[in-house]
Amino acid sequence: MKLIDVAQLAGVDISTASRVLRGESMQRIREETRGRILASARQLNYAPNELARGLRTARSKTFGIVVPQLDNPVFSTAIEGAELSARRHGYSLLIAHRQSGATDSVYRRLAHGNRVDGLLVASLDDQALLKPELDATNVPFVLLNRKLAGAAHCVVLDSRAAAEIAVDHLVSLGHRRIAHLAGRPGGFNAGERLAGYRAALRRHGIRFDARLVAVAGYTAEGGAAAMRSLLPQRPTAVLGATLVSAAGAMMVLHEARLQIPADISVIGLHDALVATMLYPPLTTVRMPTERMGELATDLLVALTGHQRVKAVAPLPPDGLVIRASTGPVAG
Amino acid sequence: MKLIDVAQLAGVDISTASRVLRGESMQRIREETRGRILASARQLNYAPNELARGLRTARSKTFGIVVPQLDNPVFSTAIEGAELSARRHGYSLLIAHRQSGATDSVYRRLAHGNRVDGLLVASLDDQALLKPELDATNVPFVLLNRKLAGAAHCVVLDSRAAAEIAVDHLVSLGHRRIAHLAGRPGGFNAGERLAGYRAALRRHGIRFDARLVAVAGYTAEGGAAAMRSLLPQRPTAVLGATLVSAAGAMMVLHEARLQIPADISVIGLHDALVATMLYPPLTTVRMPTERMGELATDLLVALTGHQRVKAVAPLPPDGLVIRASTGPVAG
DNA sequence: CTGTTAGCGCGTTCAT
DNA sequence: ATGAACGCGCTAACAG
Repeated sequence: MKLIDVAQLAGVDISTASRVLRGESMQRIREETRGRILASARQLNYAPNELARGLRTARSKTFGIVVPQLDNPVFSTAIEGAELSARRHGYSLLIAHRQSGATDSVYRRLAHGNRVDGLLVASLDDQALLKPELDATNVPFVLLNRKLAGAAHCVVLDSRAAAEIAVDHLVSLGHRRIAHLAGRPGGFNAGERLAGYRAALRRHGIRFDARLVAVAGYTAEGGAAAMRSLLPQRPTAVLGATLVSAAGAMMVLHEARLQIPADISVIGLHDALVATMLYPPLTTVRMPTERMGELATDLLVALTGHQRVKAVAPLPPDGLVIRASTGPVAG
Repeated sequence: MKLIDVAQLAGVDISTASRVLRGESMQRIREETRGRILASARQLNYAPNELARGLRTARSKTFGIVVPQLDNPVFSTAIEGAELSARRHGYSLLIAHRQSGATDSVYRRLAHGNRVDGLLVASLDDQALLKPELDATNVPFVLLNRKLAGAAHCVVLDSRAAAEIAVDHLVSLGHRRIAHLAGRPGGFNAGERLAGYRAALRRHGIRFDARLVAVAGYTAEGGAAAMRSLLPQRPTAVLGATLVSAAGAMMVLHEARLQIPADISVIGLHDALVATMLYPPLTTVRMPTERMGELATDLLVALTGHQRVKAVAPLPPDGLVIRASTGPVAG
């Protein structure tokens, strides 16, 4: 069913039908005709051809979203948020995950041919490479949880605050020898988390001890190795930069026959289903990842409309989710 | 840059340019003009406007994919596979996740307005409701890991075989009192897994004992509760229908101070990152979920081209991933 | 308040 | 082997 069918059934011109169906210039159409057109449209189960509309208006009403991996709760919930906002604004979401070793850029492929009006980008890549690639697409873009030098718009989580909340919680339980499983050195979020850890320690009058920090990266094995290297320092609590590193640490603690949390407390950043699957269930700091996707999309809509947009501040954590992996310090 | 720009630069008509750029009727264009057009296109960095092309050909070259949840490795890897195949066939992927309580159907929203040429559907909903909803979209569709009565095309994993492989492994380790944490009764996959469990027992001459089966559903709490109810039966091994139920069971075993696998072995179906995060790392049967997404998309491409397609057989498991949660029976 | 008209960029006859 | 012309379905000037 197309516009002309609706128009014929209602006995009007297709331009009139177009106007009322778009809900534009409400005042300039007689209420009676308006009702007739709406009724015809409903009767015929009319839906505008989005391709024709897009061709005419030069706006596809779809955004592309690029994520490095799908099986990561941070990205998957961000996508859910993005989809929510997109739907609210009448946009669809084209998805792509970054394949390593692609000859042409994902961004190029997605943005070419007027398929998308904008791009949501969550990349783990080197930022230096990213900027020119994205600029080449000629569509506005918003970065998810990454900072990018230049005028790029970003929506980021306040990882620093999250680390502080985690340390505060541990300190409130009496811990003072708190180890940190850090992320990739030089990474934006890893740096923020380390900074938050240090800031919180300082605030509580605890001296920073570099021997209590080990790089764990983003795998369970990395977390395990880091934890093993930290054991001789006898920390009473551990802050994992991610859930995987915290989980890896817990394996080592179990192997060492240490009781969690009786002998040592564990806390991780970000909350996800897997936190409830660990033994004991992991205390975490929940982050508004879905809201991040939502806000990024709102921002992109504004950019697409050439509105003036203000930078959005880092999103504060949703708060502590206390489970069984943290408890009072022994002694 | 549009077709007319390329044509002008090459000094030919736009129809000629269109022909060579689509790579159609190779024989009927002089090699020299052909080269000129290709060169011009490259020089201008030309990409066809997909909206115009779609309008003209009445095919958007995009598929919609609907999943109930994104933060589930089964679906997220299926999406990755689907994207792979889609890209290979020149298609894009529009994503939607099922929101509960939506007024209009996701399928309708996605399929309306010629936005997609077909639908990939992974639904947890009642199958009875699903069929008419999907038929109303008037686009071909393929179901992911679900059977649907009627002529619908489905790509499913062989869950029954997976359960058999798991039981075979446990039996080979000497286990005979094998408990099963089952899925939702009546569910397609839950039924298959239970059937595989029973078939394998029978094959090994082990009598089926209904007291060793408990419904765990699809949460860690459910798995924990089921395991707790099973403990009095003193199983030496447990087969979880999913990773979450296996994880829930492991929590209960830890609380009961049982050693895994010394006192009791645990195995789960499906493999994912989380299996490596548990303590001890979980032995699983790996399933080809990515391949499932790929095949489903291949099938959809064929359907879109009105090709005759044959039903695809259930996808056999990728095999056993032996980790530390299974071991020889005590004794 | 409503109808007429002219494209958006492309693919596709039909001519030549 | 190539060009001219039409229309996919819709929106947006401009008329009236």
